[in-house]
Amino acid sequence: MSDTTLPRSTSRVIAAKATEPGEPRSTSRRTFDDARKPISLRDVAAEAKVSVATVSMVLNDNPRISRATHLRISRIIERMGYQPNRLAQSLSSRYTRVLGVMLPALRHAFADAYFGELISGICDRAGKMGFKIMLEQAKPEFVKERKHIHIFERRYVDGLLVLGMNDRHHFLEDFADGRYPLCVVDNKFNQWKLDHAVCDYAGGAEQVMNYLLQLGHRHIGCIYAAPEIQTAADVLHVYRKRLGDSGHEVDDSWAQDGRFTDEGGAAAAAALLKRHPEITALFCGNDKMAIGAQHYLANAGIRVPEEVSVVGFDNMQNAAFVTPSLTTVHLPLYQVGALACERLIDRVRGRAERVAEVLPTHLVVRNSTAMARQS
Amino acid sequence: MSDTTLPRSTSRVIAAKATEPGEPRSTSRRTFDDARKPISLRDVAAEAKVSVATVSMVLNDNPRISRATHLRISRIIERMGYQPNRLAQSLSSRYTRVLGVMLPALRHAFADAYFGELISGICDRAGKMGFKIMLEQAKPEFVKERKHIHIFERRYVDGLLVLGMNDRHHFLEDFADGRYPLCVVDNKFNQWKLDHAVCDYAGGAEQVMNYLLQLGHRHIGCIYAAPEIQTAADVLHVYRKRLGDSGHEVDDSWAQDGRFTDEGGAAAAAALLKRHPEITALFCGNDKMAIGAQHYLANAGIRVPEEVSVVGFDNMQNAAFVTPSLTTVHLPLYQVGALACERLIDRVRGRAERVAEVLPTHLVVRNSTAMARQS
DNA sequence: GCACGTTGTTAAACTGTTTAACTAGATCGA
DNA sequence: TCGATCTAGTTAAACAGTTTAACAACGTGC
Repeated sequence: MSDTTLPRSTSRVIAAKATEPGEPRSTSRRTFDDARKPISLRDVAAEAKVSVATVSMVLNDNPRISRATHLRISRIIERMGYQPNRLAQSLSSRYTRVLGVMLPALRHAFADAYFGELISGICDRAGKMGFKIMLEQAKPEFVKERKHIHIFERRYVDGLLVLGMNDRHHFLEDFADGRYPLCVVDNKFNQWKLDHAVCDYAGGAEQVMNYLLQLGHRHIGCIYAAPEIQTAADVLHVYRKRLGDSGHEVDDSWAQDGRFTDEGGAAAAAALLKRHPEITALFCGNDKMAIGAQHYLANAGIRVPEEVSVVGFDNMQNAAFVTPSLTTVHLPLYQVGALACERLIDRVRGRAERVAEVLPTHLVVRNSTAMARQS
Repeated sequence: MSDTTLPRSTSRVIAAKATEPGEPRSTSRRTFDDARKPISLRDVAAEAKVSVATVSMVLNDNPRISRATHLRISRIIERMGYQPNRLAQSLSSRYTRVLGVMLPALRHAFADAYFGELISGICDRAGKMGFKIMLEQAKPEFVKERKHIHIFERRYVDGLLVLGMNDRHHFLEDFADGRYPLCVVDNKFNQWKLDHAVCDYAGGAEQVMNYLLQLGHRHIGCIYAAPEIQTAADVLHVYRKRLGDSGHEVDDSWAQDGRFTDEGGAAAAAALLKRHPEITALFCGNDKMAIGAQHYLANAGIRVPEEVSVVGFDNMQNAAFVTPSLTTVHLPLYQVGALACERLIDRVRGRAERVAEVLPTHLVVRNSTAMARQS
């Protein structure tokens, strides 16, 4: 056309070429040979001979569009196999429909059945609600560079789920103002106002202590770990309280740190039994430590459960398969992950009130526990 | 300059108002009270009194910008705490800098140490190379609705890593044309041309068979699983071949499916020993099945390794901690994950050649193996 | 016959960045 | 001194959608 002769000026005219019937942008872009690049809204609009706004409104079920048009355009969208570009969608709308999942910076954090269960629940629920999951690890430099804020500012995520965090993860404080949606998964923090969904660790510990006391145990050792984690502290607290209530002298020498590992559990069991040979039951803060304790007892020739009962906490897959199979507390980790995810999405969508969900736990009695020995 | 006299057809002029010194868009947006919304490139440009293009070029280290300007603008960016919006970046550029990780649709797939190790390697390497990880599960409906293509078309990801896939995952065929970058992690497919990074399963199996034959074992049972997975088939094939080479009659009754589980391993061990009481060694396709077999043997009163040697495959964390500790093949899963990730990123960045990486494995000798008994 | 409301659609502005094309000014060789 | 080449920027057009003010067409009510 005649624009070679234009004396264009131009500071005022930014002027995209208008979409004219003769050579609309879309057709000029979409020639026979470039079947490669994906179809855009414009292509659909051109095909349907309506404006892009109309197609957009059809996609978003805007009531301003008549049923007839909606149906007609929907069919064209279907036929052309159009998929909206979510970068463009997210750029102009307020949502990315992506949630971050932050794990602690432990080497091989993913190779852990505990986190695995939580993530399973999160992923399934997120998928059902139309959200994607992006993984993050809370490495020291990540937090130091304030990347936990950047993932929001840079529009990577709409919300964040944090797993396996403890009181020393001070970056959580940055979320206390509620500016960026966050939900703590299977833990809680009293010092910061944060949403959380958590298993009822204290309730589980109550059940364990009830059960052991009913079986006649009075000399109960505790293998705990990580008391800086609120839920772990809850378990230890219930152990101490119930033991005190039953008339037993509460004394720190009956509890030993097992660092949440097999080896730590074995070492802690060894230390406790050396200190207090009269122990008839060991209450362990997780199944790994319980299995470690069982190994130590087996090696030391102490029979489980005849001489010493062992109770775990977690109900991990292999808890049922060790010998003797482990009495433990079942934690609904999958459900907690799913619920936390759902509550976070509510928050992203605008819920203002803080939530604190607690899911019930229950004791699973297997073969590692019996009546207290009479000696 | 003299543009009022333009003879231009008006239908061509859509004309946004140009950014004039008097009322630039940016200042009109950024008033005193809305300190809330994040700073944009425009705000930085306005502050520095340059065009947005200049700021963009500074961010991308474009050599067209002088050192002086680069420094000056960098400082302003720093001071204002500007973070580029990556939705806009990705929309405009060709990359999202996000990789998808696809897991099989097993319930609780994440709660598996095998996938965990791979994902650890992937995440660490991706993070170092400036990529984020998005999780996907290969559910039947996901594949049926062609979502594996949609995540590319909708610009969720630049590339895809697939874990734990087998020959029945036909959607992989859609990636054989190389249109969308994909890398198979710790597996390989002969029927489709796909990049992969894999542990040397056959090499590991060779080492196991060498070792067992050297110890004098001739009656070796095999607990395998999932022969539809190429790597698992490789192990079984090496077992058969080496046994045949050693003069032993190769016969399917010496191999039994253990479904990759504890229980399956125990059941398979029981079946094999019932069928062939002369067995002196069991070669298991993974550690879980090996540990299951050990449990069966312990319960049946058969001593390990004095009467029967047991070999695993995987070197999972607890392999060292069971009693007796398990002789197994170490798989560099973390490294395979990391390498696959790196090769995928190469591909995203334009590498055209197909790659097939194989990482060496090695035998870890522990206490579950000994000389063949003489009976 | 005209103001008014409803309905359906469109044009234009907007999201925040990258990049190709352009330009003013300095340098330089012929 | 002129034109070519460099340098260091600017401009405007993408990228692919959403949102909203405006508007046309149509049916009512008075």
